[in-house]
Amino acid sequence: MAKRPPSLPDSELDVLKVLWELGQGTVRQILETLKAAGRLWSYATVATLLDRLETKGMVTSDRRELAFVYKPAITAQDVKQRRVKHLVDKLYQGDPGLLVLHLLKSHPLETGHAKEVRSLLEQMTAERASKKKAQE
Amino acid sequence: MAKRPPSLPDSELDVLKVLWELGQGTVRQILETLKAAGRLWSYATVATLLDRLETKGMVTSDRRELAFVYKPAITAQDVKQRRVKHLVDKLYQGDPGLLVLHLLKSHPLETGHAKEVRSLLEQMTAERASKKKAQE
DNA sequence: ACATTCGTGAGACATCTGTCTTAGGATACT
DNA sequence: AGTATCCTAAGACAGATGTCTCACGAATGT
Repeated sequence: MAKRPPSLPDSELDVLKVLWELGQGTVRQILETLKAAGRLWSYATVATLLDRLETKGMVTSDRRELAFVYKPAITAQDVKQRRVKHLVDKLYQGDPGLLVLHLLKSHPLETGHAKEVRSLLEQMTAERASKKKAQE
Repeated sequence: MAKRPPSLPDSELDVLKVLWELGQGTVRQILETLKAAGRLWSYATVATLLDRLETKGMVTSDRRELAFVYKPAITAQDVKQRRVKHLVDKLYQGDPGLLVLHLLKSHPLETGHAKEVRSLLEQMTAERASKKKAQE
């Protein structure tokens, strides 16, 4: 079995992102939001993209009103997960650690993030320690 | 002005990766390497991919021998840079720090990497401090 | 010299992406 | 009622991607 996960091209992702942001929306609302963000597409383009997304099961539509109301059917988390995994598999031997290192080397962290990273590290070390202890 | 960088689809990237690994290679050598890695393409497919890569200036070919010898014309670093930037722009508001956080939260680091990360962090803090001092 | 093998060149072709046009029904405006 | 407006349906269409077939010259084996 193992059906390959449906693809999610960048243009469709742009539409999906608006839906995540708004929670839901009609073609026109999405179109306007995108326009405000500098993405100037025709109404039909947005409609097509939504249609394709729905076919893939990534959004659902409520068709009771004249203008259909679309809602996201997958989360941003899911998409991030997928995209990151793909990148890591393709260019970092499947090892997320290598990507982390690459990122830290080329972009210094803001202070806030640095602090957060530090605490995550501590947490990891703690867990590792307790796991080891549990095994004895 | 502002020519968009040529695209680099996944299939072409697979070929390029072999070239980075081998340093250079003929169609057949690349084909064999890919086959060993489970990528079973026809000879023609690999040739086409190399051709497309050359058109985009991402590989060069030495045509003196019967079988052309191809070499990469861009580095893995470049490609990683591009792909990571795209991902960060698309899904992390252009802030690499957010991606780092995502990665650390979903995948604990191996011990070796953790150590390295810690030292990178220290280094960053040090630099920040010296910069601040310099400004006074 | 002849068949076999290996290589490139040219291009086919289905599918996916990005984008839009047009037709015709429903709604709203006057 | 007549017209302007908004919506979906249907599909067009060029360019990108993934993959391969075929033709034909060069090298090799016998």
